[in-house]
Amino acid sequence: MAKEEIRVRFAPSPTGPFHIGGARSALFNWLVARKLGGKMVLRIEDTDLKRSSRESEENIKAALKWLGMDWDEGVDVGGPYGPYRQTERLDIYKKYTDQLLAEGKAYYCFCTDEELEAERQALLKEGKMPRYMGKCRNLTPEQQEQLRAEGRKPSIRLRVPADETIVVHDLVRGDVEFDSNGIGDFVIVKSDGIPTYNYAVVIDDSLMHITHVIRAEEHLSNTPRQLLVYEALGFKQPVFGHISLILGKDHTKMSKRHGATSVDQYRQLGYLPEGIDNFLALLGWAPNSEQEIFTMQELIQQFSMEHVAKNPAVFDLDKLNWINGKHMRQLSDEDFMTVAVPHMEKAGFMTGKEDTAKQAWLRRVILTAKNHVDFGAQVPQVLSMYFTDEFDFENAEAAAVLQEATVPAVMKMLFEELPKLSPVDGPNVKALFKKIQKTTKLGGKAVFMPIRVALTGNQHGPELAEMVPLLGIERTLKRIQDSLTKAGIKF
RNA sequence: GGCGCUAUGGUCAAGAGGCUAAGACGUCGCCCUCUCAAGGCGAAAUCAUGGGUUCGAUUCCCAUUAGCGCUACCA
Repeated sequence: MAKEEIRVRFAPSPTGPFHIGGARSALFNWLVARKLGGKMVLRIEDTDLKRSSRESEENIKAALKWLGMDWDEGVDVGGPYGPYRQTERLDIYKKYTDQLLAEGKAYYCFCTDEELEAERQALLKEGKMPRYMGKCRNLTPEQQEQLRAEGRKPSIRLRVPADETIVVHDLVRGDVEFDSNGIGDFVIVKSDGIPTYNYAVVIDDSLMHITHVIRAEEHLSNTPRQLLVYEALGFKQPVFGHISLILGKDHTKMSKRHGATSVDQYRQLGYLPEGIDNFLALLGWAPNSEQEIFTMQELIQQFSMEHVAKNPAVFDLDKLNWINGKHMRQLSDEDFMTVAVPHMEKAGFMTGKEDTAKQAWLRRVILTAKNHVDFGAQVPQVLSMYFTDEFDFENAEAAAVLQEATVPAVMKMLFEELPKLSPVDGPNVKALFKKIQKTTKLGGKAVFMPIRVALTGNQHGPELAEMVPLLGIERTLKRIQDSLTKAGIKF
């Protein structure tokens, strides 16, 4: 056989909105698969019956696709090692469980929650590590019968050997050692017959021939447990790679308190999938070059697990915005429109049912936002002045601009000359302003600023030579006149 | 509490015994400019602490501290 095919997997639990951290795990796996010509498997770990939902699974798949990731095997697409949803693999797990039971490597445990909790508290009180002490380890068949007769539903625990050093060979952390004495006999099948994560994950990864398990660091401490299962079942271990966690600004785990944490929230805010991918890739990985902005293709070419950092990374929204803004500016006009329009509609600035002339005008307006936004939801914000003819001065400073003694002369000339302009385009408007400067012998600021404030109520905004043609002479003059009246300026 | 992981500017990070310790975001300044952006240029800012090892430690080892994770019939 030729060299072993690389097989990676992403195995999310469908228990809520798809988290940005999960997206990064998926991305790292996907990049490895695509770079090395391997296979990507998508498996759904839905053994938590209470919290799992089909809706959440759909959400995850939609988010992955939106981010530009696909999978070669898994839910929806199938594959030779399916099914790919854990709750549909129960008979498979049962086979191995029976085997472990028969071999005495696992045993039934009849302890109740209360008993377990009491044991935990007692150990804690003694200052010892709370773990299962093996009460049901050596129950006789008769005792088991009796317990069953009492109506107790047993769980199944793995017999964990004492005094063993378990070594996890990790791609990013090297060898990590654990003492088996720190691990109690843990539950592999819950009393309802559903396997636990640490058990099912081993059987699935093994049966699906996963060669590289790349996942978040929170699973590192669970890996020795899983290794014990590999050993008990006689399965070959995959290569592990535990990537660090993404933290919030206050260095605690990302949560709602840190703002948007789900992929979907970023999608709704109008972030670009390539922006998110780019940002996520740079969280914990650094290229050989000094390149910061990447397309997905470039990420595939340059990505390598060898350059994955060990330390946790803080999610920096400023940097995400910068990266996303870079990608926004690289968009074609067409693509920029596609991103912007939904946000314009949401803001009520357009309906999508405008006539052709209005559509053309909207397009011109929207495209001016390109250099001014980092993500879609900002588009209507920076464009709002095109859609509201009624406004107040933003502050006293802005209002004061119109009280300058030079303002009447500027306005007089503007009202005389602007209507004569033809065509009303950027260069002509610019030329007119130059002319006003010359005639009034005023500096640029003394000419532009009063016009800007009168036109928008604001001291900042797009270039006047850009705004005036877009607003048209009539609206421009009307808005200025209204402001001047409000400010009590006559000329 | 036990075990584990981690520790370079505010943030992402390169660096792998000897370097003026890269680069990016952010911040600040300058240029461009009517303003705000975009773009260009520049500046400030980092090796957690204490012990070793070594001629020499940001780099290797140990401890401390801090952060995080695991310690569930969650994943």
